[in-house]
Parts: sequence; structure tokens; C-alpha cells
Amino acid sequence: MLGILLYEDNDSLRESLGNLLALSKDLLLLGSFSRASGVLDQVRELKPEVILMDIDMPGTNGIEAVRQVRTIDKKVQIIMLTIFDDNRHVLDAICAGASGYLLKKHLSDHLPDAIRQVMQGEPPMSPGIARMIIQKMQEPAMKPAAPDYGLTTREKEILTQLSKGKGLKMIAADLAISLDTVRTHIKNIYEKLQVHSQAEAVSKALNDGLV
Amino acid sequence: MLGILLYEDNDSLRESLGNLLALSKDLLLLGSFSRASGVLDQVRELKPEVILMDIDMPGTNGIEAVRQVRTIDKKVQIIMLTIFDDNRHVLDAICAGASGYLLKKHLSDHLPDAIRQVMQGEPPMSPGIARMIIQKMQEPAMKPAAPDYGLTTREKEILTQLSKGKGLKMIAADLAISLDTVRTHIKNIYEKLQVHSQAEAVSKALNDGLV
DNA sequence: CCGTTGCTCCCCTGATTTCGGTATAGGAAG
DNA sequence: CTTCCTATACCGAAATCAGGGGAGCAACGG
Repeated sequence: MLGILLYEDNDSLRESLGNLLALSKDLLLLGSFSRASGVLDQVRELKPEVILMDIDMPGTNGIEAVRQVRTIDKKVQIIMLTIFDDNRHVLDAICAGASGYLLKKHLSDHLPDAIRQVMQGEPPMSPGIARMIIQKMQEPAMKPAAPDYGLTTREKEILTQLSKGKGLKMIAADLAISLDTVRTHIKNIYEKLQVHSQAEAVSKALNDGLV
Repeated sequence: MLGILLYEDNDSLRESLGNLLALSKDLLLLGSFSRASGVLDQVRELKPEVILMDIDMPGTNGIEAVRQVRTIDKKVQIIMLTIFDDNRHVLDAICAGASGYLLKKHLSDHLPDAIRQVMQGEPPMSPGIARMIIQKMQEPAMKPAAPDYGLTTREKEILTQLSKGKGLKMIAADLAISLDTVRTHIKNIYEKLQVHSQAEAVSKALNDGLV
């Protein structure tokens, strides 16, 4: 039995989708909403396996909602519902963490199948989307956003140690320098990376591939 | 008129592909080769719009050839030819810079169309490939023994905030809970992750894909 | 009903970190 | 030779964090 959440601002469509889902005995609609503003609480509360999310909604849009959900749950499968198939929003949604997408005009035919499909790790996806994905993949590959910052060798070294959980004291010992020197380096790192804590520095370093 | 280069190690297939291309008046086969070892010089010399590249070739394989070509020409469209559709090589080829991908058994039907298609920025792509791409995109590093630890939703949420550089105080404000509660959660996180600092917790979370 | 779990809140102490300075020696660059 | 950069070192105040304790409450399952 798959628990499902539905977000769709069009009342009649939302209702008919609910009816459609009710026809499948292995699908259970845990809740349906016209706005995504409460999505975090709802996901926490209802723990769905699948979320059906309209892209265009007043207030919190579907893409932002996906992003939010992904911050608290990396496993729930999210299927986007949309009326456009050549919309860049679809791509954004995929990048935000959506698992698949369906055109609204095809919903009645494919929805239940698509849900089962997505649970088996085979995202429903129209051919047009694949193209956009490929292109997106190849562009950013050339633009690895080389954020070098001006980090010196010593600073990178200290950043690496930090990411391993070493305290300043231990780093000083390992590098055979004074605790105060380590402090100075870290101050400089903060300055260069525009951060103000170890945690953020480590996060930035890891995300930008500096270590 | 589109200039085309063909790389295919099977002699008879290479010949029949050449004949196939000759049937289309808007396509011009600039050259065909059984090995990709000279691809760089040939691209420089013949300046093709499109390259048809077999994946499996003796010597320099098709994927490596793509990588090389991309270092000197970012605009030429490259279509991979292969007999397998569920092969990880396909994904590698895409990452290396291939624009599209065709199964050999479908060549005779689709090749001329595919070439025109790719020139219009619409990479030909069999449906199964699209799925592979999406999945690879979304689960880039899930393979190395995804350690779950017993982190609760709330704890993951706080870990995420930490990695953004938020201080405990700010996290408390954002989540509308007390500072002490945040500290309790963090204490539990440390316990579960077996770490002793924010930096190490963030590092571990990022490396193990928990956030 | 009881035990467990997740989330919440509180207190305390000592250690650590942040951040503001200042400063010297050596090397690279101008 | 002077300037800039890097690494080094020190001081001190203020803020934050780690680690220890205890406790209430709601939900869930046996």
C-alpha cells in the first residue's frame, strides 16, 4: 500500500485525481491540498511514499516545495504535474529533486502506472525532458563554477583537518604550529570564504570541491 | 549541407552507413574511419558538423574519442552508435560530451532523421536512456553503503541548517524551538554519528549523503 | 497499562571558538 | 629596495559550544 500526498490548486482536478487514485486498491491518498505552504509539516506527519505536486501553484510553487521536502526527506518519490512539457520549470523541478513528471492531459491514462513505476526506480518521463536533461548535464560540466577563492596551501590543509573533525588544538599539534597560528589561518579562511563558522566553512569546502 | 565524420570498426556496417548517408542530399560524408586514433587531426582538418561514433572500438574507444574531441571543439554534435542500451558506457559517453545516442539495430530507420534532429538541438535518445540519466543525476553517490544511522527527521533538519552555517541560536529561531532543544538534538546527533563537533558532523553528513 | 521513542525544555561548568587587534621573518614580486 | 603575501605568533573580550545532569509530554505498539 503506497501512501500518497496530492498538491493541486485546481479544485475540480484535485478531486478527480483523488477519485482516480481511489480506484486503485494499492494506492492510498493520505491527503490532498490546494497549497504547498504546509508541505513540510504534512510530510512529517503523514510520511507518504509518493507526492504528486502541481508545478504552478499560488504561494509556494511546486518546485520550491520539492526543494523543501528534499531537505527533510530524501527518499519520498515526487512526481510533478504540469500542463507544459517544454517548460524549463520541469527541468528545475528535476534538479530540485523530483523523480518524474506527467502532463496533466495524460493523467487519467497513466497516473496509477506512473506511481508504481516511480516506486520501482523508473521515473515516468516524456522524451522531450530527456533532451533538456542532457543539455543541462553538458553545460555545467564545462562550468564547474571554479570558485577557487584565494585559499593558500596551508589554509586548505587546515580546512581538510577541520572537515575531519579535528579541533584547533589537535590541528596545531599535527601541523606542529601554534594554536594561535591555526586561529589566524582560520580567520583568514572565514574572510576568504565569506563564512563565520567551522561548520559553514567545511560545508562550503566540500560542496565546492576545495578539499 | 551537413558535414559528417563516421567512426565504426566493423567494415560492412561502416560501408552500409556510408551508403545510407549518401541517400540524403543534405548530408555529406566527409570521411569514415575504422579507428578513432586520428580523430583530433581529422576533426581539425575536415571540420564536420556531426560525428557518428561507435562506442566499442579497438584502440581509442568511442568515449575517450569524444572526450578528446570536446577539448578542441565544443560545438560539433556527436552521436554515439552502440549495440547495448543498458550499458553504463552510454552514460559515460553523455558525460564525456556526446549529444545523442542510437542503437545500431535502429540505425537504418532513424539515422538521417537523428542527424537533422541533433543539429536542431534535439538530441536523439532512446526512451530507456532518459531514465538512466535521471536516476544517475539524482543519486550520484548513493552507492557506497548508504549508512542510515538512526537520525530522526528533526535531527536531519538541524544537520542541514548546521551545514548552511547557521548558529544554534539562529536554528532555534528558524525552527521556532528553544535553544536548549536544539542543543539536545545536536547532542543526540553527535551520539548517533559518533562525532564531537559541528564541523565533523557536517562533514560526515555530506560525505554520507544524509543531507 | 507500560515501555519506548521522539521532541521539547531547563540548569550548570568548563572548554572552545570567534573576532578585534598587533607584530615579525622570509620570500616573491614589482 | 620596497611592497605584498604567507606563515608565524601573541593578547584579551565576548560569544558559543560540548557534555553532564534531569524532566515533561504525546504517540505508538505490545
